[in-house]
Amino acid sequence: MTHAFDASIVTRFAPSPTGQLHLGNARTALFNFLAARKYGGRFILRVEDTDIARSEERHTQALLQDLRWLGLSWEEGPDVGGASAPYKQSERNDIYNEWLTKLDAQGLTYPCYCSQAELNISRKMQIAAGQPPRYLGTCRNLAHAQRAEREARGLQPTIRFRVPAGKHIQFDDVVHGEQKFLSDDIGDFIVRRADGSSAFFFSNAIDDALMGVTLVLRGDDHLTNTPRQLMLMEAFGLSTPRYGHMAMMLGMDGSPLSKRHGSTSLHEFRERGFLPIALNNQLIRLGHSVMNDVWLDSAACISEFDPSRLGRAPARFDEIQLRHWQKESVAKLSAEEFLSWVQPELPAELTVAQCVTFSAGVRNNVEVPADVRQWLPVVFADQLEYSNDVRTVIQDAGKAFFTVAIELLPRVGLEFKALAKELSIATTRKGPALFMPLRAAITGHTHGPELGPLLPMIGIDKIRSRLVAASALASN
RNA sequence: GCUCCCAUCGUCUAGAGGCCUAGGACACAGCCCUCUCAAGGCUGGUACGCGAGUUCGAAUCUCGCUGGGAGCGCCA
Repeated sequence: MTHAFDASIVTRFAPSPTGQLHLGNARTALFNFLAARKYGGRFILRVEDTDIARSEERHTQALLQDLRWLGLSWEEGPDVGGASAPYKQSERNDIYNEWLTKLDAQGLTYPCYCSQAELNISRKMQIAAGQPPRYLGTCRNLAHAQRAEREARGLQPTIRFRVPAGKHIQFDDVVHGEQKFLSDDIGDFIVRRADGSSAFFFSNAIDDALMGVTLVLRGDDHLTNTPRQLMLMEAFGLSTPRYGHMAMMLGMDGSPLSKRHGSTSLHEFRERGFLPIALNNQLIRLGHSVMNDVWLDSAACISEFDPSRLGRAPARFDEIQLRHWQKESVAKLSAEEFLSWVQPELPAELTVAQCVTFSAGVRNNVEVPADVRQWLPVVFADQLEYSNDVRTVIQDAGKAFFTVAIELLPRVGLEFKALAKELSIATTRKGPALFMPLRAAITGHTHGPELGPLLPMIGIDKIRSRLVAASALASN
């Protein structure tokens, strides 16, 4: 099998707006986007909102926003239009009906009057008998009179596709290679629901064909569905896309990623403060391998992506690994980018200069924007609250240590190296024994950003009063 | 039940018969560096699910088994 793609490549992502975008679907979207970009082709966004009951416009909007946030863009879609508009399936019913008529003209469809209750019973009986639960073809060969009788009873029929007998369906899957299925294993399936709306197999397949999609990367839960869609497209004489079925994304326990694993939607990670490029770096390594282990910028994600490097085995999503890419991504931010990233967490009353020095001082101790909150009191609070660790450190250091520091402060000033040196001489302390009590007294933490840049920000008055407070504590 | 898919360190993966006493990254442990945390450097441990076969030689090919997963919906 060869996967020679070029600038004629057209990929798509076709979510249904029934909720927040699942991380697994975000990966599917990303890969289709990357494939299109890599070869200089087009990427289409199509909203599959045929399930009127569960689809909501607000979900569609949120979906588009989250996708753009992730860094994706599309040449065609509901918000940007395109040659194959409309891109919401709820607005394409005329098109589906038109093609359904063509199918009907070939004698490949028939109305089915079976009720859902009847179908459920049939399914259960087949399973009980050890048979694959397939539609038995009850309505396949109804005579005109029989149909008329059912219509007269007011039954609203679904339309089923007449699956040909004894047909072999083959296709070359981009990730799994040659696939072969037998049509006899497939029951006649519904292409139009009783309410007149188009069913997934039908609308999804003909939209891909009509929109000129050449490569479909999707979850391998669709692998055994693909023959149905191929039969439809072949019945129309439409050209079919290549398919690549990717293994699903799992939680750490190996079961499908769900709520009990923690955050599962792209939006949740966005809200928690993860950077889009961090998600890109994590997702591109799940079910797809990149040749080097270094952090990739968005251009590198495109060049590193390769459909032939898609894996076949399911991958577990590990948030710990995402956090690694988050740290890398934060480190890559420029000072300006970092500041505007954390700005929403900073108090409005801070001056621009304060924001600049503060964000620069704490950035190595920030993984998500909300992390700046814990360092705010360190610089700006009038009084510090001590944890038990801090208390212990201060008490162990003893009152004399702080007395000396208080005496040195006015003379030496806020130059940290000089202060540390003088303090070291005066107390004969060095290393952690010198710095830890100082840090504890001045910041109220046993760990945190470097003290050097912190001192000028805190200011000499606050530092003095904090040293006095520590001294008082140590003398107790 | 039937059809299909999958199987390498804890996790993500490299590996397309000899380059593999299986490589990297994350995580973990230890050491170094260091005012702490982080970063960085070094070191360490742990993996080819099992069994047959093909072959001079198998993580890689074949078959079986086991274990996971998906589909068989008027959900997509």
